[in-house]
Amino acid sequence: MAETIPAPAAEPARAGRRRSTSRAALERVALELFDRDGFEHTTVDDIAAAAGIGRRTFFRYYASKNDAVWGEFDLEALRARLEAHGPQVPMMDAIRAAVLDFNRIGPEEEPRHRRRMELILRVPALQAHSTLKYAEWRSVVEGFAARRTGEPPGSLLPRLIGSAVLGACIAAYEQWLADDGADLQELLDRALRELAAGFDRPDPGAPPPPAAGDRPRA
Amino acid sequence: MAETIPAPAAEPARAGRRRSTSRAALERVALELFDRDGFEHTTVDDIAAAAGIGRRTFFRYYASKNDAVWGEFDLEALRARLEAHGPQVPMMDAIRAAVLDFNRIGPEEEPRHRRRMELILRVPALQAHSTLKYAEWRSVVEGFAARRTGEPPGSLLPRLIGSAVLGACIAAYEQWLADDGADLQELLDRALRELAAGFDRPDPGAPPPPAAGDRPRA
DNA sequence: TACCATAATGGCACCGAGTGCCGAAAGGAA
DNA sequence: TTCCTTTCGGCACTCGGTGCCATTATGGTA
Repeated sequence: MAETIPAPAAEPARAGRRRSTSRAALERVALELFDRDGFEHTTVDDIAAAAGIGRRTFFRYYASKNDAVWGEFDLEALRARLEAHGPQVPMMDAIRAAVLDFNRIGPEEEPRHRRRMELILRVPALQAHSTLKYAEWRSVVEGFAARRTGEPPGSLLPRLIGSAVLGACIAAYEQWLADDGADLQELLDRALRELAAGFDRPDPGAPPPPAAGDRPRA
Repeated sequence: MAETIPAPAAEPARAGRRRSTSRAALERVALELFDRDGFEHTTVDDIAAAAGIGRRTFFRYYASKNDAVWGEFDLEALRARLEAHGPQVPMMDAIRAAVLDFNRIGPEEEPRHRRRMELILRVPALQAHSTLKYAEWRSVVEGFAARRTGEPPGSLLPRLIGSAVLGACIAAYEQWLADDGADLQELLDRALRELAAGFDRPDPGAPPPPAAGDRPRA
């Protein structure tokens, strides 16, 4: 999740009419309107008008109204971060480090990111759409897990790890949104550690397990 | 997931025009058309026409075209099954048993269930919509986990468990669909056991962990 | 049997997202 | 200028979904 594409990558100067706006600019306009009037009550016409473009043009920048909420993800970066650690680093540690890094956002970006994630996690239409947006994200994690576990990609364990890691991130984000002062990095870290350790822990006030480890506290 | 509502619960005989169809009948008609023509290429008009009702009436039975694919879930049953085991049964064992039980389907139901899940997991619009449909399902698991862990509902760990368990089920279902002969119960069982045990297992060919347990094999 | 309250039906008009088509605008290069 | 390329944006259309309301079917009651 997170990790917006850095730069427009300076174009060399092509022929033809110049683009009259940019995805980033449209996203800003859209988020402002969503914030002010709510996602459902903002029509694509509203956004286009506010951005000074035609409605038809909006759909050349974003495939749907939903998509305008998402920044662009640089999945290559996630993949690179996963592979950054050698095979001596345990799989879940590598995943945790990569995910934390991927979700690191500067303090000045935080308010916008918060609003964006509030929309994504609370507006039903966006909540639903997120499944599609995160499919690739999940498959990156899945691919890494496949390599590390030695299982073929597409088999149960890697898929499970991909799904579960995504679930953990969503749970962490939900917690983050619920508490204004919360630290996203810490929440992600906790969630992913819990996931790595497994949920087979004794209930409060139950007999101790056969092998005592150093499980993180809940 | 799964577990359709059993009976229409014999009505006492009220005044007024009788319903001209039923949710179940509409679902059958819709699934047939989706199967034949594909989900996107089937319009609500098509379904209504095939069912011999007006388009407007269709939306009185299902809130959306998407919803026609889902059977109705009896979440009360899931909740009951979770609580069926006493507190001496470990949390993840109780969850596993309840989920397996909830997803038990008779052999005659299997083909229909398979087609249904194929649609849900493969058609993008339905895949997206599923997030909303399973929100309540997840919150049932989350509530149980909250009680068992002693954490307040809505806090990180129970949420994480809800998300992760759902993720595990989805991974199992995907495997099930990918292989015609696969046994759903066994896949769910494996996925949930892996999840319970955690993913902090040694990579193939790495040094043994400090405490050797009886982790399930991958 | 006539009437009435009730509940479901379905047509109609409308909104908004998304798409195919195509001519017009804008800019670089010959 | 002329030509080529690219983007723009209007128009018309499809489809999902909703509010409104007259119509129809049904059971109960006078």
